[in-house]
Amino acid sequence: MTTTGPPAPRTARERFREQMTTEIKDVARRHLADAGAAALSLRAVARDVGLVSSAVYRYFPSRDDLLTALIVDAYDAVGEAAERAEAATIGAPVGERWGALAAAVRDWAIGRPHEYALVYGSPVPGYRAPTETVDPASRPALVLLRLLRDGVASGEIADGETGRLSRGLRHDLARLRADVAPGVPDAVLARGLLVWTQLFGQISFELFGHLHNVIDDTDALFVLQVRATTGVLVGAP
Amino acid sequence: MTTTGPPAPRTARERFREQMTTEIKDVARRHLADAGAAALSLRAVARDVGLVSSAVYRYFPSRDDLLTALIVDAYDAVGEAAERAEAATIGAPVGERWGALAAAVRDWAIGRPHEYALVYGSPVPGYRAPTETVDPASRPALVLLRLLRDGVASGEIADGETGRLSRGLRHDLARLRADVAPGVPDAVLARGLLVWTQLFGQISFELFGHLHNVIDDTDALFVLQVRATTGVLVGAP
DNA sequence: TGTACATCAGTGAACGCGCGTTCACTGATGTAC
DNA sequence: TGTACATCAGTGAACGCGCGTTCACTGATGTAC
Repeated sequence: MTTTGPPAPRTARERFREQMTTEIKDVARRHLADAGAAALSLRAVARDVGLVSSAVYRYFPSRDDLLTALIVDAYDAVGEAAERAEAATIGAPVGERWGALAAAVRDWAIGRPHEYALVYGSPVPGYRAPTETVDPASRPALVLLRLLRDGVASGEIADGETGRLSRGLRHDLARLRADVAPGVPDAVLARGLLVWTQLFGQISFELFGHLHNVIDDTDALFVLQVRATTGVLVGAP
Repeated sequence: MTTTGPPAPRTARERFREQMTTEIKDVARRHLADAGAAALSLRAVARDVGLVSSAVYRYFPSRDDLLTALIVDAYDAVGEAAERAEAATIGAPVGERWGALAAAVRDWAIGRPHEYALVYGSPVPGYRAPTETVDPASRPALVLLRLLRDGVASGEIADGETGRLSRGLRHDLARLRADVAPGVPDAVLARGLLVWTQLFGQISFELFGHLHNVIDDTDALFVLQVRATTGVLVGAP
């Protein structure tokens, strides 16, 4: 897919429009915290921006389009954080790189809990994600897959046993490999999925309150768990 | 805490009231699917039950109380499923018991995805969970902790290294052990938390659409991952 | 550089709708004597 | 067994509110000649 964005805005009108779009999204993001995605209200956003409600329709054709923009932005933000963490650790041992990636995702989630909930929490009822959310949604996982590829290539990540796999799962993993993870064997893909879902499970538990009155020092728990998943990832004996 | 429920209902009125309460909750549960918790509407529920909206207030003093009842029921349902799975595997190897527990949780989640989202997805905005949700919420995890205790006692679950822990985390784990997991060492508690968060991360990814177009045979993936987390849990070398 | 026209952001009123909650009431069921 | 009273489920109207979206409009900005 070759998406060449529009050229840099030139006229005052175009610059103004971009600014206004950003401001509307910023206010809407703030509203996510109080009201949640399901109750995100165009009218309330308009009020806070200082516009009459119908004016927002100059920027977003409907409430769902505004929601889509927020979702795309959220995936792009966590994706960029993940990519930066990966880029910053090029050449480091793969375990360290995984730790940096996991920490980047968690830091983003803690910093923007409502955007995390928007994309990794319960789906917004009545909202059908349009196809334009698909590519941004895959950005963070692509970083993990790149790590797997590098680790396998360098020999830092060991192959392993998977036991007998179903036809369907073998096909799923083969497709994943062909599309985005050339050379990464089934066992490594499976372990990658394991640590990836563990990461998001851990973050969700922390942010959604399931560790309340159980674990107070969630930072320390996270460090401990990343140490463990690093072992799983590289296939430590 | 000794909560002795009311004695079995006797009068026709009492039986009728119980039936009506159940029906309201059942309809509300169905509405979760279409509208989501945030948009759950007392009026809509009343309409579907065949009541005028104000009549619902005879059963639930407010919308949030109805929501609380649904949340408590959901935790109780998944807790009961977990307890049943554990009870059905008494005497079996701890790895098998963990597999049964994990499968019970996932089966419940797949069967009632909207109730899963209600309690394990994004928190309902504007809703403050009252204390009466705390006990039901801990039921499923207590089953896991019982498994850890049994596994440690029987020697099936090996101790392990945690590396240096922070004061805070050591305290958290000690409290957990004192309250609900006597005799379970830090390393085992940590591994328990790891597989537990992995389980919910995996279920959330599956139910919330993050495996769409990636893994079709999610059953097979789940089996594979449970095999892996069993190894983590028992501390297989 | 000046002018005519097109584009566009924003306004304010209106549409039809649904929401949670309160209240005075009616009529049926349960209880005490 | 019969009667007087208390309890309770359900009614229907009303409260004040906010929502998404449409539409004809005004006035400012941009474009073509």
